[in-house]
Amino acid sequence: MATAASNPYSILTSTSMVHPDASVMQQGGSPFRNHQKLLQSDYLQGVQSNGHPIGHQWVSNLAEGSPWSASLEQQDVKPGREDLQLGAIIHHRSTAHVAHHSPHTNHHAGAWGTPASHNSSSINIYSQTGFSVNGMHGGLTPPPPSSAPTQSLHPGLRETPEPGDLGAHHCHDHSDEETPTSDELEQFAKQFKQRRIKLGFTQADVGLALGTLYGNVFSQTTICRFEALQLSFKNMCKLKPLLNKWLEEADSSTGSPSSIDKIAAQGRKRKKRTSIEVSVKGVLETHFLKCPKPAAQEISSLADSLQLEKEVVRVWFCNRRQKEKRMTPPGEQQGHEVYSHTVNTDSSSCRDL
DNA sequence: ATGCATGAGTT
DNA sequence: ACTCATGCATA
Repeated sequence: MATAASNPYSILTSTSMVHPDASVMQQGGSPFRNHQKLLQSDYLQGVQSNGHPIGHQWVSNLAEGSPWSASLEQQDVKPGREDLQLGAIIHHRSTAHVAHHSPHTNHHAGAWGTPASHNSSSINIYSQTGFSVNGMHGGLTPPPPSSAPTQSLHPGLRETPEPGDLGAHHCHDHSDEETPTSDELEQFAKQFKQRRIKLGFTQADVGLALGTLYGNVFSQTTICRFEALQLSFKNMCKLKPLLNKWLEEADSSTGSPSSIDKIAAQGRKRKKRTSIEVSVKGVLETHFLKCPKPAAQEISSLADSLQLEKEVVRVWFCNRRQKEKRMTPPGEQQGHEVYSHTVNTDSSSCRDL
């Protein structure tokens, strides 16, 4: 574990950014063949606006060592530098209206459908983070596109297991993105990737462009996951309209020098990524199959026996669970089939170890 | 392309 | 303490 705790983040008003032009290799062939038409009824939780929560720093310990000491918490530090974050303006142009209604018929019961019944009723997207008010975006900022009438509002999907529901009531406002089906998303993602590559953009470029164009910046990771359908259904639905717009923009203006501005990166101290050994992962995996939702105490003992911090184990389980909920379930990555899906949805039956 | 991490919002 | 959306750092 080469824990080189080095985080050279400059929080200063550096308008420049580190563009880790990681060579994003985009292989041109990603057969999305699988798809579990999932639809989680418990969607719609809180669509958080993607703002970059700024203002939190990890205690910087120059030396390595786990800042996560299981028995101590440190949280002083904080060099004299206050957060000199730019005034964050939050535009709220959210039109909170929900249109729940599930136009598609692809629910699938079974695997990881997790039929829960929650529902909420407010979607609020599009609110963005800080832009320097005083700092006019140097003119790169594309004119606030009024071209788009009413931003697409993705209806929060919600399972409406109502049998006799025929188009009787349709209090939908009007034309706008309907909730796409899994197939459509798959289709779109595929097409998106292809176009993107053809136009010569990297995933990172797109993520950045979305920021300068619509105020929502995304990372290469997110774009990548979108293309690979590794996001939750809901998440996919949310991103689609945005990426769709970018696509239109992109290929309509072939050759226009789109310079990308960058809003300073916030300084954020992250805990060094701990790499779990494969053998250990195996153990965790085994436990997960037995009980995807271990109680706090089980986590403790497990962590203890594995020589890992409890927090690490807890997070591992969280991430593992999330993975299970993606559109592209773990295991069946485009390549080979997998037939061992023992998704234990039962979380109340795992106690005693 | 992914693994571990963070944080807001829920439960 | 969990879920979800996201992303830094890394393989």
